[in-house]
Amino acid sequence: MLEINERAQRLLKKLVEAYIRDGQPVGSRALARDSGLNLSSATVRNIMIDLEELGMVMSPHTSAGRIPTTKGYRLFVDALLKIRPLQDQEVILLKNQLNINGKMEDLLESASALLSDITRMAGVVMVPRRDISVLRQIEFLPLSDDNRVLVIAVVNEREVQNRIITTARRYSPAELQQAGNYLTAMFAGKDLCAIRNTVLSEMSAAKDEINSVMQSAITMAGQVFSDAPTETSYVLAGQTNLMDFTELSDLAKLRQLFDAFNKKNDILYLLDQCLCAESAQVFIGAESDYEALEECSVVTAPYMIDGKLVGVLGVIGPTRMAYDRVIPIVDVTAKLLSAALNQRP
Amino acid sequence: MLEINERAQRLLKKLVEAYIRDGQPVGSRALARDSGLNLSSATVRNIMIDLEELGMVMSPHTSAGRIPTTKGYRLFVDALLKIRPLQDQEVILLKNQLNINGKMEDLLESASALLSDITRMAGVVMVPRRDISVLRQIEFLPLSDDNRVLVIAVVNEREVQNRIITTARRYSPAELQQAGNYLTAMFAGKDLCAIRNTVLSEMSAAKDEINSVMQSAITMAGQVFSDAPTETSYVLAGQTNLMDFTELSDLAKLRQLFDAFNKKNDILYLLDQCLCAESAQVFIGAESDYEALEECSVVTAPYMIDGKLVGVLGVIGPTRMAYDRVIPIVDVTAKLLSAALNQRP
DNA sequence: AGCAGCACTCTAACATAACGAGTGCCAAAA
DNA sequence: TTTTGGCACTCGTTATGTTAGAGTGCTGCT
Repeated sequence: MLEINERAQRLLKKLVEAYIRDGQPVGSRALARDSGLNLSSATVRNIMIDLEELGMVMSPHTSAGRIPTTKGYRLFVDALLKIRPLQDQEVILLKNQLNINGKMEDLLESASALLSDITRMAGVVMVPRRDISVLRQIEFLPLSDDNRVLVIAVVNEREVQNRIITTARRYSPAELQQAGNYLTAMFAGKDLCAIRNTVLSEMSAAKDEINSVMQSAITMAGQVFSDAPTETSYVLAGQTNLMDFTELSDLAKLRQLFDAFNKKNDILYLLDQCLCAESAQVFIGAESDYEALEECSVVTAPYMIDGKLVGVLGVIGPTRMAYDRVIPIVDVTAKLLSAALNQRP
Repeated sequence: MLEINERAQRLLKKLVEAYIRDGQPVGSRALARDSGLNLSSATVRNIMIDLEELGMVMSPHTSAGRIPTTKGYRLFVDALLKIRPLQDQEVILLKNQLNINGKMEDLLESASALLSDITRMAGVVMVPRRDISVLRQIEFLPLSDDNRVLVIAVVNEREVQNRIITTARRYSPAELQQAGNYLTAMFAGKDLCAIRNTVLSEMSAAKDEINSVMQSAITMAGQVFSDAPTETSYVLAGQTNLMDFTELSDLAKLRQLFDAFNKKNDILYLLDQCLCAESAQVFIGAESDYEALEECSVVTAPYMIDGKLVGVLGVIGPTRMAYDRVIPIVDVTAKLLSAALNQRP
């Protein structure tokens, strides 16, 4: 008897849809009426008991209707949900709202804002992973005062990273330029992680084989790439949208959630996990194992640069969200962002 | 009769202190007991009526005690409050928590976190005003591909700004270096605002008087400084701390406040106003005329670079805050930040 | 298996009452 | 004139009861 047959699935689907729509426990009568199956409420009740034993639904108290559990949502999303792809028209609308021009950071922010605006939930866009960044060019620039040198690294065509290092002695502009050329020739096209390893081994080995300027160059590169922070982060938008949902109206819960947004590492870890999947993914409620996300679902999709998955974007909202709408939106936004990142200015 | 004599002031002081301590309307009996003046509750009641007519206090409903109004807080802060300066020991504690090393942005974040941690409210640090920034050095760097040039401007010894511009034709590295030297010689030591104006007039006038590279340099500088965003912004920390205060437990109000934090411009405008004052300043409740800040007070103090006021930091919390503690904390933190910013690394 | 019917449970909404803190005001005391 | 004790009154809080309605679980009939 305890199987989820066609009929039970259909009822579960209707139940989840109704709950997502109205936000209130769904009773057997309403369900029987709307199911399309010609069943009486009593029969529906019997099926509900089965579904409850299977852990798909629960009732908040004796004389209330049923609401889906995490497991119920999971089945719904994986098997029952029919996502309707966006209309071309809607895609164009999204496209227009994405700020293509300008720096990468602006682009990410724009994508995040787009997600949050259109879903009325929180949008999140992970900054592309650094260890997949490719060095294009590196330059050393003398600063007017003492032994400080400004190092500029151009990465991925778009990004510029700079930092100031202090050197052992003062270098002439010519020396610095030579060092820059040397390193650029040596490392251009490689990813920063590989460079770091090469530089470190290079430094310990064969100290005296190369001439002094090159040696200095290596040493300086060591300073640049060694403790380089793994600055993976994300851009968040519309977190205040979450304050409008009644299921998050508990201030303590809400604070926990916002603190998680600020601390970043938990959310980041979650996003990082989504980086391997090729398409949209959904985390429902407590599945993510973070207390702060207990009442929330996260819908993510990865985006690409040069054909490689380098980041993830998504939407965070209450478990009770319109998955059929949100999933395609996230999916399309990821594709749009990929397109924007790959087109050279 | 309607004057605020010594005695009335003392009572108001006690009332505000009690309300800040307990967060509940203060009744005449308690006030009479704690005032130190040997008065009956009836007398206190009469005085309260006077204070109410003067707009210093109000009662939330008929049979409740009195709470201070904005005007009452104002008098309290301006005339009645005795701020006790921090102990040397406490100052050292603060100093140790400030992250002196690292980039300026880290320093500002550290100061903001410090403020929010120690006051358990929201800390805010304005990024130094750009128009007071002084150019040290400017360099042009060729990028490997087409006609794009990377411009690096070193500002205020610490900061590095960079942007990529697209040029009309391709320049050789030598040309670019020459252009950089020319502009550095011309503008080093001037503030960015002045530079912008000079460049713009220079561009329109005397197009043909100078040689072509210099002319190009001017044109490029025009690109760099023209639409340069007035990127005044701030670093916020601990906004979730505000969720613990019962007076902000109304979700709609809280959302308004958080939205204001995100939009930034209102808060920024407020902070900007504080830039002229030399020492700590307090905005109480609706004084700032922003609906979102209705229930909040803002305590600010300016900080300096090279003896000039360039930014403001502060604390945002509920109107009912321990001003005697917060004001000196903000004051000292501003001084510590000034010191950290001025000491050359 | 499916269904009607019924007793039961629980919540939400509303009414009612008791309590207590605190006020406003007045007349008496200082 | 100022201060004070006293007293009636107001209002929010809390506890308690009542009712209506929605929904369930179960039983026995088809």
